[in-house]
Amino acid sequence: MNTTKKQSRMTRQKRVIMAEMEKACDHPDADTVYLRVKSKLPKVSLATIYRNLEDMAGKGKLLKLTGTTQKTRFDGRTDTHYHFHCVQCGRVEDTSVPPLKELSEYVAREVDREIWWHRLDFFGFCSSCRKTKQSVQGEV
Amino acid sequence: MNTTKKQSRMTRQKRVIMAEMEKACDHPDADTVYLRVKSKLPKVSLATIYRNLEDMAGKGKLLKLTGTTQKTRFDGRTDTHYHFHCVQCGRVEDTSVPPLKELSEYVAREVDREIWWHRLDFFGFCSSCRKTKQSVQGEV
DNA sequence: TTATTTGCAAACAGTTTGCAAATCA
DNA sequence: TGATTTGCAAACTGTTTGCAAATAA
Repeated sequence: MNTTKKQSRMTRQKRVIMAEMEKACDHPDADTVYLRVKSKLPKVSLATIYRNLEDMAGKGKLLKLTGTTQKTRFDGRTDTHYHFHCVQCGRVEDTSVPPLKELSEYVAREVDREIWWHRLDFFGFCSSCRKTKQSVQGEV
Repeated sequence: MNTTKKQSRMTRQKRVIMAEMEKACDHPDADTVYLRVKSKLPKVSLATIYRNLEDMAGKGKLLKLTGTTQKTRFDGRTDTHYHFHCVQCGRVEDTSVPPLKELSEYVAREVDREIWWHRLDFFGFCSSCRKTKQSVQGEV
């Protein structure tokens, strides 16, 4: 639970990071952002990049394309199916959503790609956790 | 490029790991599998679990629910949209697939969940890499 | 017999954190 | 001035790897 009201102060680093993210169209990772910011502020540190990106994501200013799970999980079922992840208890459940074959074909045709596989993951509260909700940090 | 023809040898460890994965319905992570196998073979090591799960995934005997990207990436665009990941060059592109709102509602109703967000990722060769394909390891 | 697989520990990669110095308001 | 933010280095977590000993075929 985070009830601390922390106010934000504008810094040179923050300004450059925000500017870089606004013009970036390539979904850069933290290290790439670091390199770009470093070219303008040579003394910036990677930790500052991480701290600021995390912060911006928390404020909804950008999306964090994290792995869907912290740790890799393994699934004995190998046919195409999709998962639901409970953000509170961490449970992963199979859904009954049917394979989105046409969608895959559409994305393939879009700009002449070749799609090998796709994945669809839902996040939220499982039916048992709905009753006992706690805090959640906004993340995608 | 992996042209080595490595043959597989059945071991006690492998047998137990396979059995555990067959009966598991909870998408366990490597550490969880380790604990389960360890209860039958106390001397087993985590590295063996990783090696075998990796191997099984490579043979299509199970699905690896990896994060969608190795590193976290950040996206300045915050409206609901989906991504395509090129397995060769690593590029991440936005797709024009419209938001799957109804699908999310369907999954919510399925067993009375509360869906907060979802993500859909496509993997394959981008249009420029189609022409210069190299090897890819099977992974999901 | 001998190539494969294991257990162990050390290496790795990405990310986070503690802390004193710098800096924004 | 005084709280926030930084840079640095060290810590952490999940995963991989090198190597000698164990083992399946």
